[in-house]
Amino acid sequence: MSTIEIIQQLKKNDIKPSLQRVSVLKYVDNHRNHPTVDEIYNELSPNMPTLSKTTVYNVLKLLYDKHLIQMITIDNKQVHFDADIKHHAHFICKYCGKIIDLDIPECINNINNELLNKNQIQETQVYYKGICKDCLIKHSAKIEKN
Amino acid sequence: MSTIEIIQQLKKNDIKPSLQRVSVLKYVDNHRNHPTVDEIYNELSPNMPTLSKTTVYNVLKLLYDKHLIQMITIDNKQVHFDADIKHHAHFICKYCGKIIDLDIPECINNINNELLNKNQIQETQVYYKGICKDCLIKHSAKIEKN
DNA sequence: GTGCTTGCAAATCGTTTGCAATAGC
DNA sequence: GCTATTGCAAACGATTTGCAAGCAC
Repeated sequence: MSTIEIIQQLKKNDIKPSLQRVSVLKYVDNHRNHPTVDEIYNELSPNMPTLSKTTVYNVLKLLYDKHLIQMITIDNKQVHFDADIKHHAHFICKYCGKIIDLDIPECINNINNELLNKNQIQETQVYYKGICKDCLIKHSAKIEKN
Repeated sequence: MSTIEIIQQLKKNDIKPSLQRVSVLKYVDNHRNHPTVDEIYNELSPNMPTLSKTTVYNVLKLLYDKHLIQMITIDNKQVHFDADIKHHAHFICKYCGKIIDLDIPECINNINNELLNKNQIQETQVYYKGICKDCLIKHSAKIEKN
């Protein structure tokens, strides 16, 4: 999305389009590789010397609360973000940490479960963990051992 | 499971049944409320004064690596564990943090996705986030605002 | 006695918090 | 000027690491 569209997107969701907010959302929107706070901060920082990591945290939380981005907690080291908010699953490689998108099975929202009862679902995350094809080749010896 | 069965379970998976390992697995097996490292440590500690939290971490990692327990990362504050290793989904309440089990839709493993390619899935986690029925009542005013 | 296991203390590091400085209407 | 936003520095807290002591065969 262009800067103009990012600003419109923010306004539509009652978020004042400050320079920092526009920059963060634009970065996440243009980089669909599930960036982390650090990656976003490190990329934006050179062009915005006064930007603080706290602000990146604040903006991301705001965008998440307003449902403009997804928060991906597949990696227990750090949180990843995704501007693609349509339902889809994520696969993480246990070796290299790379996260890739997968289509989500349609049925995932068919929860006719008496346990769900009156509990209200707001968000669904599907995570697959395993070994990506590159690491399967590279680490085949080590993996055999397990 | 009884202590005897826990020991058999460990042996079957080539894990020496030390007192610490038996205690941790037994605790997780008998408490299906998705305990955290801290909960496990705090519960076992009184009866095992020399037990260290490091050991609890070590044992849980070992049990996870040997597929005796699930590691649940639905909560980005701390990791939860589950001795129920059959596929099922988890729901977490954003207000009280309670985690409940849900049946997993059968289809979740039907991933005929060209993106999956040659990547190897070892583990599947389905997480639902929302508001549990108790909190829906308690916090209805606050929730309305959003 | 050799190798595996345990446990203490310290370090690490992602994230949060308190609060002062700043910007926008 | 008042409120929302930003940003620095410090705190926090879950997890990891280094290493020495203990245990088992």
